[in-house]
Amino acid sequence: MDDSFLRTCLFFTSNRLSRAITKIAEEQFASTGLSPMYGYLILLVNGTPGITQKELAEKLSVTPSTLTRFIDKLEGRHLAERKVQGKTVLVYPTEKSKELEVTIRAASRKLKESYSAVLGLDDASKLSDDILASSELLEKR
Amino acid sequence: MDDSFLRTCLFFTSNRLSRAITKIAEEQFASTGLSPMYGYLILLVNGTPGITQKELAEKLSVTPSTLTRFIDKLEGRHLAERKVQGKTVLVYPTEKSKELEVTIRAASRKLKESYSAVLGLDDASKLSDDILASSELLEKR
DNA sequence: TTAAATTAGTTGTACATACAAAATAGAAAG
DNA sequence: CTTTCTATTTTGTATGTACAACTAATTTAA
Repeated sequence: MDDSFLRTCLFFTSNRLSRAITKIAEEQFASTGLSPMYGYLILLVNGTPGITQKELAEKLSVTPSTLTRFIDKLEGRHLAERKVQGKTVLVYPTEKSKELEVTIRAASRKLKESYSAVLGLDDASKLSDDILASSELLEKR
Repeated sequence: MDDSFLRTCLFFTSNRLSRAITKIAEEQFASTGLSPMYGYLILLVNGTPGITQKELAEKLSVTPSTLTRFIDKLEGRHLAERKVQGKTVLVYPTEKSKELEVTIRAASRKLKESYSAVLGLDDASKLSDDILASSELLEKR
């Protein structure tokens, strides 16, 4: 039978890659006690104290509602603080999130090493570039 | 601040692409009344009547438990039938799923046209190839 | 020929994420 | 000013997906 779509359809291949890399990322981030997405979110907040949720959602390419949920979780674990300012919400690091930063950066490094070891440094970085460019085009569309 | 990981980390970029392409795919599959994954699953079952759940899970690169859920849904909508045979389950098409096939194939074609129009035919197909190759490597690892 | 190991599938539970609708605040227009 | 419009966030709800633990069937080995 013709199941070539499994290999040629971008919907398929990119979801597959996404599941594969997420699995690796979760392994490498286990030491942080966070899933990778939350780890990166903390880096963003730590690096830009007072950033708005809207900006965070844009940077991470997730919807505002998803971002609300993310911050809810971080706040619940004292890894971020909200300060309401009119209709926007400013997000700040906490002591705890600042302490975690080193561990997160280490995990992030391990993650990159881990997939680069499999794909090759150059190929991995080229792939990521290509994917980024395509994402941007498809989001704009 | 240094937020370059948003652009250089494969975990990030590939999840982003995955969300973007999934959104497009959902639009194009709206006419089928199914989400894209279920559409492709039906094509697979229709094309291989009696395929086992294990084989389906492997082809789609999802876990067996996920596949159980998928088939539950299809069966609930009379778009697939299970036949238990010892410890394995064989999955068969139904009248309804066979009728839907034309619509699904059309959606699948529209999807490919749609992202190829944005990325360019050659680039899109090359990207998908590269992504596939990397997925395979990362899954094996 | 029974006991142990392996394999296929299911179930409970959890998490990331989205969309649509509601709440709230601020800005613009009358 | 007050009404209307717009922007930001939140909430309710739904979906896709995974893992771990379980059940049931088959195979292997004693």
